[in-house]
Amino acid sequence: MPLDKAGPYAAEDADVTLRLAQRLVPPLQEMDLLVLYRDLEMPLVEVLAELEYNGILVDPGELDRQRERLEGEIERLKARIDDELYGAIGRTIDHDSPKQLSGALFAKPDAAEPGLGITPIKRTKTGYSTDAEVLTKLADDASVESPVPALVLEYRQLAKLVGTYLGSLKDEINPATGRIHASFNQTVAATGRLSSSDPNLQNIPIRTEVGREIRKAFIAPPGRVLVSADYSQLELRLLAHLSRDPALIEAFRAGEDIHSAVAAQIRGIPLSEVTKEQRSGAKMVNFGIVYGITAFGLARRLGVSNSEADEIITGYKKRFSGITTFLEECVAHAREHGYVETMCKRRRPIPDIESNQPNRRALAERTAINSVVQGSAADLIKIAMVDLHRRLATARDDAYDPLGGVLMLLQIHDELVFEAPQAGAEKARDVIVERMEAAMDLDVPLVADSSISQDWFGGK
DNA sequence: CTCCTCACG
DNA sequence: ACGTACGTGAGGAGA
Repeated sequence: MPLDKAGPYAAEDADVTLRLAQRLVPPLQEMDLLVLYRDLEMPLVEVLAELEYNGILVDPGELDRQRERLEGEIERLKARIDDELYGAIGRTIDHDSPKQLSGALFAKPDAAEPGLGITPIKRTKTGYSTDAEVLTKLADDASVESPVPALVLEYRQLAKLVGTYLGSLKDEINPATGRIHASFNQTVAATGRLSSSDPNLQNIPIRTEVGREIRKAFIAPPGRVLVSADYSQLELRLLAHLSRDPALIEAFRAGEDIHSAVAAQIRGIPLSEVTKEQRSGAKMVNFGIVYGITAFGLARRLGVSNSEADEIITGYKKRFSGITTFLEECVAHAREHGYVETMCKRRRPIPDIESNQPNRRALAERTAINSVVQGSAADLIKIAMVDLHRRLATARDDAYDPLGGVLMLLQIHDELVFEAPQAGAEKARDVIVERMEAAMDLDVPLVADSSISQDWFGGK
């Protein structure tokens, strides 16, 4: 039986895509209508309609069990926060109100609404910030006696998991299919990335242990498995290709760990002598380069001074002079044309590149850099998606085709998740990886890592 | 509705 | 002199 949204909406989306594409309204552009690849033509919107139609199977019992466990923890944390605050300032607060927390932490003890009198660390538009960075600093600061910052950090983490995921996802399960059929939007992100909504399946937790557990609720039906494949260092490989920087290209060709290789280069030491800390610093630099690095931003993340961060950046730019030239070219292109372009000619207007306000112009310059790299990565995985979708359609009912019975379920920017018959999963995985790695012919190898598992947790 | 916060790549 | 690493979506408070 057809799903409410997948049937009629698919045709409507295609029509909207066509009309918008003809007017070339950013962020939707010509390449979104037809992704041209070798002899193949396919509107990406058909692939997305397929993803939305397929959906991913979710175990509501698993969500419930995890929710109940965390709700117990949450109640205990709330009670401890209440106790601590009542003892220290004689009042309690709404645990979900940043404004009230700000008062409780930063107001003077003798104020009408008394607070702990802690010295604020950073401001928001409307007051003092209580975000995770601030609370972590307060929790680590020996001169702050109160356990409240640490408790709120823990409370916020669990409340986020219950509120946004464990409590809400169950309501998104379609009763007819037992699956969540999220939307994958083609016309939202300015860089050309997809986005996901209702619910967003591109931000399911993975970075913390307790959060990652949630992925155990995303499962394959009996006799089937989830196959996940993700590009290794996609944006940095594209940076190497686009910039033609010899050192970065050579590091990728040699199959080196790229963060360690960059650490060795900036410090002029052998790869074997790179420490964990040096690698992690280089990783921050690599991220920073793709985002449009600033000394301030790097300093904040590395916990070093502005001038030390500046020296690191200078060293990087000297060792990787091809990258430096490329970054300058991105900015120059934006100045000359008012927009930048990805590998597949997707344009993003950069109007603020001419701004007289230094901070706006600086943001425009970082945007120019990031849009080329992030947008080209989006181009690349879209090509892989169209290619794979065609193969899946051809193979659909062919039991002898490795992709027979395989469904594409999710795209998470550099990762694709499929559902496949358990029996042929390894062969299906091999074809998927092979096609993803062949999406574009770059000056560096394109590598996709993969996993096969009963649920989305078991993977990476 | 805006703001803040926080989940992901 | 100025505020800062890019791109998203969602939930709760507060207005």
